[in-house]
Amino acid sequence: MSETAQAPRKAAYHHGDLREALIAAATAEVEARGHEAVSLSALARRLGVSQAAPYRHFPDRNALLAAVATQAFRTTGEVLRAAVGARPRLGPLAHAYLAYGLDHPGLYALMYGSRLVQRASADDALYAAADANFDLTLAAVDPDLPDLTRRRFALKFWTSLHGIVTLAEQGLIPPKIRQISVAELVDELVHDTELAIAAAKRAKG
Amino acid sequence: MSETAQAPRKAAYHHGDLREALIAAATAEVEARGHEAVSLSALARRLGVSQAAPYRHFPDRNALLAAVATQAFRTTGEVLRAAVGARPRLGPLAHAYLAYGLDHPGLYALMYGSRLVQRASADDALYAAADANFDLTLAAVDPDLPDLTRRRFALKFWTSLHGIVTLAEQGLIPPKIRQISVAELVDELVHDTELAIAAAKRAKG
DNA sequence: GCGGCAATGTTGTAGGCTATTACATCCTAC
DNA sequence: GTAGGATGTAATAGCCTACAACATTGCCGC
Repeated sequence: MSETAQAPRKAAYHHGDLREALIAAATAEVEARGHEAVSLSALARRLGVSQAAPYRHFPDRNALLAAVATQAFRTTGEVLRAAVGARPRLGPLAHAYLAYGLDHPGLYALMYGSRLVQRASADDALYAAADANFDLTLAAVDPDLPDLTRRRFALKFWTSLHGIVTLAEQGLIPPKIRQISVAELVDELVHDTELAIAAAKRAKG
Repeated sequence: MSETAQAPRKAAYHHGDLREALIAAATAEVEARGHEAVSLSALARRLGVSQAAPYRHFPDRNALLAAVATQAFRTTGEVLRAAVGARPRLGPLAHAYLAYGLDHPGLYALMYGSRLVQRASADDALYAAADANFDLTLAAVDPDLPDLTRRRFALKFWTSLHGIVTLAEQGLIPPKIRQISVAELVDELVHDTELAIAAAKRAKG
């Protein structure tokens, strides 16, 4: 009993598992047209249930989007972990992050662009899922550094990477400089960060 | 005649200048509740005109938001120029940028978070206004550097700064590291960038 | 095995929003 | 001083969220 993970076959009432179906359909819509385009009515129609049915599983539209975001944060973590293996390094992590972000602009915008996380004081799962991924970056920074220094480097690295991803996604890397590819930009970020870390180690270590 | 700037008294038809009034009211709403909350109906009510009136001045809701964003890009530019003076340096520019972003989260999200700019292939004014502000960052990077190197530094600097602003705004700087203030983070970014520029100058100059 | 409860789903509806169409009014140019 | 374009209104279609009242169905205790 209680087979830890793998709890999908929760029950098969009228629909089957409307809750999960809604999350899946909403995720698809977010990827295809962005989170602003998600409509509970349209999802209900597509799934062959009445327009009120979704409200049996989510108190409102934002709650469904929060569930989509929570899952997206977890998926992102899994993808990154798979890409960097047991002993993460900044380069592979950064390029995997960039690739994932550019491949999933809708989900990325939902996670970091909508103010869902900010508003979801109630939703611990969402917040935890969002926070957990920072540990990956942390793991990719030299563990010999003093703890605070290490966190500082990880934070600087992640915020910069995030800036690159969001601006690239929106086509806002200024035209005058498009000759520099986004991947190249990430390479430089990795290089600069590694240099700075090496310098910090020499100074303190 | 044609008193260059200061062209508000365009005409006083029925309302007075509904177009500008709409932009102003929409800007206020964006600042107060975010661009998702802007409703043409509500704005019309607040301004005492019929719900159809706004459509005489903007083809649709997005067009109004684009006008708000265009103006916001210009205002941002003015604020930054005023803060850094004739000969901009990275530090003051970065802190002014951070302060403006944190003070105007709604407008910042409209400018860089909504996909308005991306979609507005037609709206040259919006695109130009968005692009123009990059020149400020460029001006703050040592002009002795080769042109491409200079642009590269400016771009790296700006994307990083943007990442810090957006994540800070959403409360997404991970809790485990909140002890590091956002301003301090910007200081480090400035410092690192200046060091890297100095190194580049030694190597090439 | 069965009765009742809780979970799930439906119908109907109130109210808000975008956007369009047909009509009204008003300024401006000629 | 009048024609026409610019601006505003009324009415409406169609979509959406969210709620309430009612219907169905699976499960749990007995």
